[in-house]
Amino acid sequence: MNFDKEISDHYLRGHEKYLRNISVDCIIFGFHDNELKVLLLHARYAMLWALPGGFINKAEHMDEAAKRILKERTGLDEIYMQQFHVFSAPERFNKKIHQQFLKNAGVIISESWMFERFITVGYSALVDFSRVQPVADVFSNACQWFNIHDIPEMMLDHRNILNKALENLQAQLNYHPVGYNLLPEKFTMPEIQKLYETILDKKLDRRNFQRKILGTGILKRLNETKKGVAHKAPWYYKFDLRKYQKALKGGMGFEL
Amino acid sequence: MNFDKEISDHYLRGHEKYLRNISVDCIIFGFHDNELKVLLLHARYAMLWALPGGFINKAEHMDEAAKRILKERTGLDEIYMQQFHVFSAPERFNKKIHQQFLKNAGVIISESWMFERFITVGYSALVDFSRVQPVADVFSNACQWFNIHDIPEMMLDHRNILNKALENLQAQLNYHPVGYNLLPEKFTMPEIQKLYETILDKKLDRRNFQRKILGTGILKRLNETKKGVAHKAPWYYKFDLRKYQKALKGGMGFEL
DNA sequence: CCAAAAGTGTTTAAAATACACCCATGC
DNA sequence: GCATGGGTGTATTTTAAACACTTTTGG
Repeated sequence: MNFDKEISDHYLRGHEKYLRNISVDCIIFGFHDNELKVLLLHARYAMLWALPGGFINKAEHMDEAAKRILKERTGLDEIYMQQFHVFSAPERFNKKIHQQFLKNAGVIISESWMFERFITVGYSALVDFSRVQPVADVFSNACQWFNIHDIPEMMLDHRNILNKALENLQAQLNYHPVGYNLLPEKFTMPEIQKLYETILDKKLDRRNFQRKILGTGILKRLNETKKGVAHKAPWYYKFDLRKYQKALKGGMGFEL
Repeated sequence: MNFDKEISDHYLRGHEKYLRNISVDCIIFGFHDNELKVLLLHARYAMLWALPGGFINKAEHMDEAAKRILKERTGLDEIYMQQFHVFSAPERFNKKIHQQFLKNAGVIISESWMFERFITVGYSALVDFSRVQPVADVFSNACQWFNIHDIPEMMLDHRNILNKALENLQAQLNYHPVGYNLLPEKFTMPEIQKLYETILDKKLDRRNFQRKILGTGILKRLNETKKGVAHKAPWYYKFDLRKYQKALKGGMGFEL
């Protein structure tokens, strides 16, 4: 299907495929070089950045829609995602941007389900930066990572959604395990600590952190240390997947 | 507007007024006789109980829709409500029930936005049982309170939504103040403790509870004690509205 | 004056925090 | 051999939980 056809099809017949007035936006966090990053799309012509989002197929669970969107933008599968809030301000739509977009795409459409207001459900995910191949969608001309401290101007209320996702991530750090999919298969204690420090944006005590994270039981120490470091070699750890999954559902309760 | 007209109008033209594929369901908790109650509607003909729900006007914030629904069922205004989860299973609709309902109402409709699947956002509220005048909606023939431990069979996934609301309420008890709108203007320490015990469904130590609840600063002691009790008279307290509202937003963090 | 229930502590246990010392490695 | 950063253990503070004694009131 060529570009124009795909666009006009989406605007004219998307409502036959998707639920109306409701969308999903994903806040995809990544971790790299000890920095927390977010994956954003650059909306064509609008000249603004946007969260990767999409719509819900008529016979699809919303959680599946979020995972599908994640997969489309990153190629990643089997990632834990979580809805964190619904955004429903009546002014959260912008017909002008759509018309500008269509005009530039050379498509003339006067009526569309896409011009209506959308309520959006925010989903957040934590992924392994290095395994991601960012892919833009048809509405975008770029898809790239941004440092959490250096976010560009964003569409509509997307900045607000992002802030809420970050707050939510920080708050949940005490109750949900974090790191699987985000750290390499085997990692050292300082590495996982850096991850926590980056998300929380504060320093943690090395010794107390180790005691607590080991206390949750989600880590298994390997019989192997890191090589080639100019100091005492740290142990490698990996996640105990059984306990990790269990903690994801039931929570684990510790304070940092 | 007569009954038939109202029904057929809703089924045939509701989509001109409301957003499609999305609804709001309210879990309205009340407190009475030291029991936690929930307000339910009895769906005509379906012979099942349902959560009070509704739809979102095209130009209305979803939070406003939830408050409007609460007001319609209870007459109450100015109640703190909170979204807690979105329910989006593709099978959460039941065309047959609608057709049964319409048949019994003597209305013939073959196509309607109401026959489609709905994603619903759960909102919870805590209200003063004694100030509520339960009012059924056009789809229901009863509206009444049920003890949380004695819930009847419910439509679709409504029981699941209710359970999630209760879990959420219990979990939030440590971070959000509870009681305004729920207790009389002035109340005693044992009364507010009973409220917490009822929601959490467990006994709390009288002395530790008092220390913690006073520690949050949301209560002000009045210069007045309860009269006519055959033992030492407890003080009356009331909420410090300024601090209460502040704690609603920012959380307060104490453990019970 | 006694039972019932509230007010006001204190004692004890647990958990979070801060901190100190030793160990291994590369330069 | 020393600077760097990791491993382990302990003292201190803070917070939560358990518990005891006194006070007030109606009958």
